Amino acid sequence: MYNISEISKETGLTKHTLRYYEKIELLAIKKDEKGHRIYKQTDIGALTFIKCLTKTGMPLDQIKEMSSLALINPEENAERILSMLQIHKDKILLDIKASKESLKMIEAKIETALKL
Amino acid sequence: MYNISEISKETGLTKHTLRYYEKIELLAIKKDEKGHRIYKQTDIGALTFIKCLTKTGMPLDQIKEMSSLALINPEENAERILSMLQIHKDKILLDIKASKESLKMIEAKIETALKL
DNA sequence: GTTTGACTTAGAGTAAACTCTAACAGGTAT
DNA sequence: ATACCTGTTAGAGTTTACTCTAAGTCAAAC
Repeated sequence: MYNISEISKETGLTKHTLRYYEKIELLAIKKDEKGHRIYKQTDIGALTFIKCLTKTGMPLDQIKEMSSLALINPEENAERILSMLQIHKDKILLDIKASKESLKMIEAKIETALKL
Repeated sequence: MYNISEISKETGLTKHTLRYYEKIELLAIKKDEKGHRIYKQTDIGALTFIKCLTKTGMPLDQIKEMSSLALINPEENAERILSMLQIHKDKILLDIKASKESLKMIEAKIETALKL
């Protein structure tokens, strides 16, 4: 069990961001009798995965959609979730390809000592 | 010589965006006697390069800084510009690396048939 | 016993990069 | 000549993902 400061350190997300994710219902965190958030080990896993999705350009509302599907009915929605992840995976592959192309262009610019 | 519609089609940037880039002084385009923009072949090159920089996450104000340096005094600023491009290139390489890591994580999630 | 520093909330503000609107002008098509 | 399509402008609005502020609670430290 961890408090918000520990989770912030652990995940690299600010306390503000952690509360914001809850506000937009990306995840739900239990509170203790004082109303303070108590995070579990599994929350760290979820947040780490969320980070990995956002970093690669998945919008928060799509992440939210996926996590809702997983929470409401994992079995029935498994196919849907898998397909969303698959689509995102393909998108990342395309992004990497595009980045490599851009890289080539920039390297060429550097080579020819340039003029923008 | 091209008008804004042709350049929009050519570069994939909307007419709105093309005017916006001029407003923030990212580039300067000549006008004809009616006040309509006339783009040259070199503008296509510049816009293509700008696109490649934005796509890879360089902020517009940094692109603006580079293009100003190149316009004002290419010789004196060549070193500075090259170093900015070099830094950006390294950033892209790191981004690609990070994307590949995220990819692995997502693939692992897909494999284990998941639960977000 | 009060100051310090953790936590809480609702809601306002920010930054980047567009994106759109309204209002107008000039040229071609019917 | 009137509708339509192109272009123009200044400036307002949008989206995403935070980021911050103000006002408050509670417990420990000095």
